[in-house]
Parts: sequence; C-alpha cells; structure tokens
Amino acid sequence: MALGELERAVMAQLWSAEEPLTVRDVHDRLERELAYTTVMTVLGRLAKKGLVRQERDGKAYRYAAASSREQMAAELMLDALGDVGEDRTAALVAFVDRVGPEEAATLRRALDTPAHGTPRPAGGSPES
Amino acid sequence: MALGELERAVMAQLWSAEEPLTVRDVHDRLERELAYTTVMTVLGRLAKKGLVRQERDGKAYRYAAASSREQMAAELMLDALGDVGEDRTAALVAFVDRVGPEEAATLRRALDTPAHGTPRPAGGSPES
DNA sequence: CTGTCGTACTACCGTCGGTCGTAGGTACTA
DNA sequence: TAGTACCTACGACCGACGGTAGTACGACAG
Repeated sequence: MALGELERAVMAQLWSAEEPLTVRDVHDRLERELAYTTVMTVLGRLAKKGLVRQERDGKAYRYAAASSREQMAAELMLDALGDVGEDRTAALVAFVDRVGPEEAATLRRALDTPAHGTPRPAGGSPES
Repeated sequence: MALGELERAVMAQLWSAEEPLTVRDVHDRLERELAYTTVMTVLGRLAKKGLVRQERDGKAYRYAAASSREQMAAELMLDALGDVGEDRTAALVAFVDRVGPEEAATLRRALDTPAHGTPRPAGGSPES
C-alpha cells in the first residue's frame, strides 16, 4: 500500500499540525498549486485507506492522521521484516549492520527503555 | 518500488534456489499456470529494476536475485525508517516496542555483534 | 524442412495515484 | 431575493505499474 507523492505530502501536513485540519487548511498549507477538489479527493482516498480519520465539524470535515508518523514507520518496518519469512535473524542483523552508529545507539537505548512489555535484563546500558 | 504478487513469487523462487535459474526453471517451480512468456516478462522487469541479475548461459539466460532476501528486507526497513524524517528515535522506539521479545533479543545480539561495517557482497560466506 | 526452445517486442487490461470539473447543498449578505 | 462563497459528493481522464499473454524470429535437433 505504497502512498503516492501527493498523498505523502498531505500526510506530512496532517502530522505536522496540532489539530485536525480541514480540506482548506491542507490545501493552503501545501505549496503546490492544486485545485481544492484535488486535495479533497486525496484526503478521501487516505480516509478510505484508514490512514486518516474524518470527523465532522459543522458542515465541513476535519482530517487527522490515524496514527503517528513514527507508528506508521514502525509498522512499515515490521512489514518489511515480515516479508522475509522465517529467519528474521539475518534480516535484523543486516538491518543493524546498515543502520548508522547513531541509530544503533538509539536502538540500544530503545531496547533498554522500560514500560513497553518487553522485559529487560538488569544491567547498565553503557552508551557514549 | 513495491513489487507485485507475481514478482514477489518469482523473487521467492530465485531466493530459494541455489543456482541461477532459467526462465523455464522459474516457470516450472511456480505452481500457478502461467504462460512461459509471462514469467519471462516478469523476470525482465525485475532485471530492469535491478533486483535480478541476468547472466547468459548458452542461448538462454539465467537469473539470480541481486541481493539476498535479508538484505532487501533490511533495505526496506531502512527506507521505512527514512520516511519518518528527522526524529528517528521515536520510530525506532515504536519499532522495538512492536517487535516481539524474540526479535528484541535478536536485535540485542545483533547490536553486540562486532565486525559490522563490512559490506557483504552477495554470495560467499555462509554464516551459521 | 519442420518442430522445439529460447528471446525480443508489443499489447491489453485492471488498479492506483494525480488532477479536476461539475452538481448541488447551506449560509451569509447586498 | 438574488448572488456569492464555501463545502461535499461523484465522476472522469491520464499516466504508470503489474499480471498476463500473443506473435515474430533465430538456433538447433531430427
């Protein structure tokens, strides 16, 4: 379910906004010169895909991303990982191998972060 | 660059094969009843995308996946991570949060595995 | 020469994403 | 009350992509 360019741009606007946006809001925030209905169509399609929540506000609708950018990215990463089939180990190894040292440190920290179900072993986490 | 269903099936065959396969090989291994030329077209498209290497074998061609399934999965995971923009931290946290405990352990192990940074070209060193 | 096997090239169709246009409501205002 | 502004609903067109295949053509075995 790969998003198109415009769809991504619209999602970016929704993510960067604090409040749910109207079609006009999104339309105005996008730099590109698009017809109002174009933005409406895209928002409708995103809603149909479940990526965007549609809530009524008077006569208009307001749109908000269904999940955070990070959640969605994590979801995509899991999908990619799932594609590999059985032996996820090699894929994960390849992943941490390709990821930069910064991200590796972040990963370490994330793995040691408590309160997300994954029980963590005791012991200090030495990071630079 | 999302692959289609048939393209994925063809890639799966190439990955599960030891040697580069001919069009006929792939055609025969696929369960589906497809025209020979259909498989040829798909292999051609995959080659054009760079996902498959094409090497001549007599009058025929042999096809092999350009990179391992795990490499490709890792690549896709990185792409997904890159989509998030700047703050990768939250995405990584969400990722390790969603990944099962087994995968988390694997990730830990992978992070502690030394000798990263060595880019692995395809083929060659079998790991345990 | 004729059939078999392989490639090259072209084509058709369905879906998706980008992009609008038009129709038809509601509400405010001159 | 007519006009204007704004919103939604719906349909449409086009280009790209993926699934699927047909046809043309060269090489080689009988």
